[in-house]
Amino acid sequence: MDARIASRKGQRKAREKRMTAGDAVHQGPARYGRRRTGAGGRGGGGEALLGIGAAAAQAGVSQRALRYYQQLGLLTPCSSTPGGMRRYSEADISRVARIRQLQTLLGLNLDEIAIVLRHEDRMAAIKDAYRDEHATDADRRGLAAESLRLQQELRSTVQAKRAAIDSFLADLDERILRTRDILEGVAAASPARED
Amino acid sequence: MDARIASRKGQRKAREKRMTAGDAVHQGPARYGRRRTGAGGRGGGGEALLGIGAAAAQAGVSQRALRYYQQLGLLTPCSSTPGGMRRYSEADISRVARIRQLQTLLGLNLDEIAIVLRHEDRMAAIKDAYRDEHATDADRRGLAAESLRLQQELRSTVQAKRAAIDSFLADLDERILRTRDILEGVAAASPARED
DNA sequence: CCCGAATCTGACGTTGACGTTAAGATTAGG
DNA sequence: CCTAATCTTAACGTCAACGTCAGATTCGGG
Repeated sequence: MDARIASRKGQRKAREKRMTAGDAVHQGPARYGRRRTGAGGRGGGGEALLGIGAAAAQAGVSQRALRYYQQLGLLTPCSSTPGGMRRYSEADISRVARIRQLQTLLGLNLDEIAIVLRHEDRMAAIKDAYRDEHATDADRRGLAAESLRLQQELRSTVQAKRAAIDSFLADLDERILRTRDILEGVAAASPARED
Repeated sequence: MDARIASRKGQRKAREKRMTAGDAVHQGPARYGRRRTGAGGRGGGGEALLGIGAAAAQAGVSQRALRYYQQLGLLTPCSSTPGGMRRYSEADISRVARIRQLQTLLGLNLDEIAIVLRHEDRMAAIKDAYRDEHATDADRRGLAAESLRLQQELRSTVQAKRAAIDSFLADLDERILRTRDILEGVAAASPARED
């Protein structure tokens, strides 16, 4: 039972029941005034918002993680009840997915992820307020150009990682071939069943 | 000055002078009886061994890290002086490189890396003691087969990661294209210099 | 043989990313 | 309106992977 090299990382302790969505109790969607949907707000149109429990379950993370992301400014729930309870949209959930992606795939820490997300948000804002805003075209050009630069920078680091993984994979394949050779050599010397 | 998204991770605090090899003082190679070179021992033939300072500098990690790796059983220096000071071979240094690779590329933790390295060592031992050892061919076959299985398992996780990175990259490219479109749109509306 | 540089072994400190209570507030269904 | 379920903030705990002393020991050149 050594089949546990990778593909965990999310099961340190975590008692939190972790139900994958709608398991027993209701806790389901609710509707609330998702204020300030204009400009930079995630949260589509009239979709059902989730409480932190359901959102965490959907996203596959803990409630604590969601609150922590909020503390660091990575993810502000698109709305909240008058009493101060967080309400997450589907867009919020996918944002969590992106955070996890940047974490596990690229190995960025949350501060770095915050930077990346901020720039992505900026681009979205530019796109949204493309003519609404009363900014000059020069402003727009500057912002877009800067975001382009940053995205390309990210792209180059990702590509470097990809190249590294490729060479790693090639190395591994070579090792596997050698192992297979050895195995065949032994098998030839003292043959056993083959499939 | 936002050009710091990735490509650091090794500069938290770290006062340790971090000289890249031969900077001021001597501390260079030394010769000592590298005991037990047979069977599983890294440490080529009559190469010069390094003290922990030089080794750490070469490998680009701290001395503490090297000692820590040893504690966890990831890397035992191929030799040591009668007084108990560690001596590292070039093979040891590349082992450190592999450790870092598994860390940063695949995001494995040191325990998982220990498992991987142990299996790689096992394979090397099998190769070395291919006829020297007085094991039966069945033994050899079993070991090689097991290692093959494990290597293929690792390979599949690596490939999954590669696929994930590829799709990430594709997504990023799409974003970049859209950004470029916006930029061109604005440039058309209010043209500035182009290069 | 001596001395300064390098290294040794503890042992405690740090940092990021949460986990885990605790005690009180909010919500939604009946 | 009541109550169980869900959520809130605040605070402390944890774990990996080292960083950072401190005091003793070892090495190697003169």
